[in-house]
Amino acid sequence: MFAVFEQYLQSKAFFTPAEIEQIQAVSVVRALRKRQYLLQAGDVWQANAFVVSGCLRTYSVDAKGLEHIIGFAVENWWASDQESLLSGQPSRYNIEATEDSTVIVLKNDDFERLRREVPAFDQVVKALVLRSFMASQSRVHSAISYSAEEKYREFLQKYPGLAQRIPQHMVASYLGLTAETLSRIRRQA
Amino acid sequence: MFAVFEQYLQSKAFFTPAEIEQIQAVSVVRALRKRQYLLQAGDVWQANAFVVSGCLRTYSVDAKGLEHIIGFAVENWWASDQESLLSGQPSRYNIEATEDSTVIVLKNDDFERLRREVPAFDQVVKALVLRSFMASQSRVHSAISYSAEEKYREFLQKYPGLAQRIPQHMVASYLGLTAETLSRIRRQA
DNA sequence: ATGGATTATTGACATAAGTCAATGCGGCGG
DNA sequence: CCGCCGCATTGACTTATGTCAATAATCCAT
Repeated sequence: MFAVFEQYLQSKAFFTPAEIEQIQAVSVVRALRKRQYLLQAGDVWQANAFVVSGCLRTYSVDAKGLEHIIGFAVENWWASDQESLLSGQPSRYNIEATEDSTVIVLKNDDFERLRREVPAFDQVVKALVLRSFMASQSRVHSAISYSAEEKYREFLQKYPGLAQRIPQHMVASYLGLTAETLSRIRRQA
Repeated sequence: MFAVFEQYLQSKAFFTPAEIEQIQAVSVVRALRKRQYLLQAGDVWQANAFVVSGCLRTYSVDAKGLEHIIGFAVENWWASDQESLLSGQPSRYNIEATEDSTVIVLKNDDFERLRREVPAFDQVVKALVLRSFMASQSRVHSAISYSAEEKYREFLQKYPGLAQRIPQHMVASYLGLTAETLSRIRRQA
């Protein structure tokens, strides 16, 4: 399990065996069954999770009980709630496995220490955060500029294969649509 | 002009006089008149801009000629296009002053060197990027979860005063609405 | 001051997307 | 193996938002 994480890290920067060991020492491998929570709204989140296998979704539930998915994380992605992490406030999001998954959890204290003590780790995280920000901005752009159909097309193109392993209604929720609307879009397209 | 930037930096981390000098050495102060571009779509963007005074907007123009504002930047904010910066591709966005403004431009080469050589600078940027990412995620959440009216209310609350110094139709564009819709929302609310 | 641009508002109408309800399919768990 | 639950689809209808066009109000710049 950890080997996958190590390989991910080595593909991004050079780590010495000692550094890898230091990272492994604070890595907690966790198995999640489909529908199991990694984080529940209301809890304070103080960690970062690397997805070894499977898929997670991060979503909120609004006053009407509707779910809104703000992100998916498949193999080699990260899942986290920066909002709760930075603010120390209880999270408004849930993070849940959409299929049986394995993640590596790094508590924030350990994570920050690694950033300080392992330059290559800091470098990887720096790049990660920047790319995440860029991706998020791009999603804002789509959300405010595109029609439902355009958003769906972009999703398919941007995350090939993801639509195949996730229920349609979750894709709809990710795009800010209802399941019915997405179904109708797919019919004609 | 630079003093504002220095004050911003000092408020975020401790900088020695020598470090400040090093930063100042690569800082280019630039005045922008209302409607003047800092970046035009099609150009490659290789810098980061700190807003000393005034206000900038970053927006795209779609096939129908409609503008979509992905961000504003007022005093003590940053304006940039990470997408173009990271990819090296021509930008799809314009960055334009909405009022007479003064910015400090740091070319990306210099910016990255500062991150490497001035730890406090790196620290400030790290925090900035993380907060920007968080803010962007939060905006995604609003965009896919809220009604037009809820988005507008949140905007007013999140950026008090901003709606007063920017034309309504730009607020609408930022929220992904038409000017008419926003006007009608304001009437009843 | 005057005149053109920019901005905001309003009305009538069009359209995209949501809501509600029903149906059917298919897989998972007892 | 059966039954239920989750998932997708469809239809009829509602609602939110967009579109187009006209009118003011305001702001600059000549």
